Amino acid sequence: MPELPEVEAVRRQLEPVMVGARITRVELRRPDLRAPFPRRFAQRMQGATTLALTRRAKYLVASLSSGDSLVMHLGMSGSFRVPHASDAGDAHDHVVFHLSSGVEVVFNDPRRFGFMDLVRTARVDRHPSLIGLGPEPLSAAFDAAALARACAGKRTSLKVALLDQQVVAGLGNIYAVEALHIAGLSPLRRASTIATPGGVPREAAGRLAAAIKQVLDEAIDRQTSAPYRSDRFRVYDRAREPCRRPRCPGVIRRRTQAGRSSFYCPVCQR
DNA sequence: ATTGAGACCTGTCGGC
DNA sequence: TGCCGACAGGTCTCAA
Repeated sequence: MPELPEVEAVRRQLEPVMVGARITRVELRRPDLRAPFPRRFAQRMQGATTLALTRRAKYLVASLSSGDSLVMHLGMSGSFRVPHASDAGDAHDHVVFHLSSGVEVVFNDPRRFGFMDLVRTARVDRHPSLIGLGPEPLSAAFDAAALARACAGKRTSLKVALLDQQVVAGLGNIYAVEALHIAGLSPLRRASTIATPGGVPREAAGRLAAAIKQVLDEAIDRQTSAPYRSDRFRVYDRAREPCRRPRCPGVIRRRTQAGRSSFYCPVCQR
């Protein structure tokens, strides 16, 4: 489920519930997710108040009054919910945060590709999962120049480059493919072609950077207004269907790149 | 240094 | 109905 827009939606949903509330108890239903929980994970959070809930790329970070920060990732199938009294629970509810407000926050993750770690807040920026991340795509730091610099000299495809979290942090398979369609760029094209050999942006870099911002902005907006729409994607999962660009006669193709499915229009994406 | 392939897990869907 | 393979929105590790 989660790329940057979905993680941001989770953050907005949890923020009013968690921030300001004290964690009375943390219940671990199993010893690990993708990795084992750190030593004394639950005990270290007990009694602490959540001061802030922020997002970096696809990671959520809860900073606690104890001086620790909880770093979380949803993997492929992770989700949070605030159960009501009638909630029956689920076999994949792995972590339950009991809050002083009486509310519970439950982390559910069938595939267990998610993870949680607890580190000193002063060192959270140096967390191994966060340290290598590239620019936030919606920040001013991410523009044509930054994208071109990151792609210059790259021999991989544009699509694979966009999935590289060092190039831009937070894009996943769906929005990478969507942004390329908006920009009219083929996912198969060599990443280095959007920059000069010196790393100066060509025109395509500007289009792509703008398309990335657009597709993420739209998706974040949609999370709050109309999360479920059958036509929410331009190309993703639309193989053999007509291209949605006005007057484009193309038909969407599917191809595997680096083990992930790409979808693109061979007519209007070059 | 980059890059691709495989691994990690469970669930769902389409075809037979 | 059941079984089987293919696939799923992510990231890490390992070997070329």
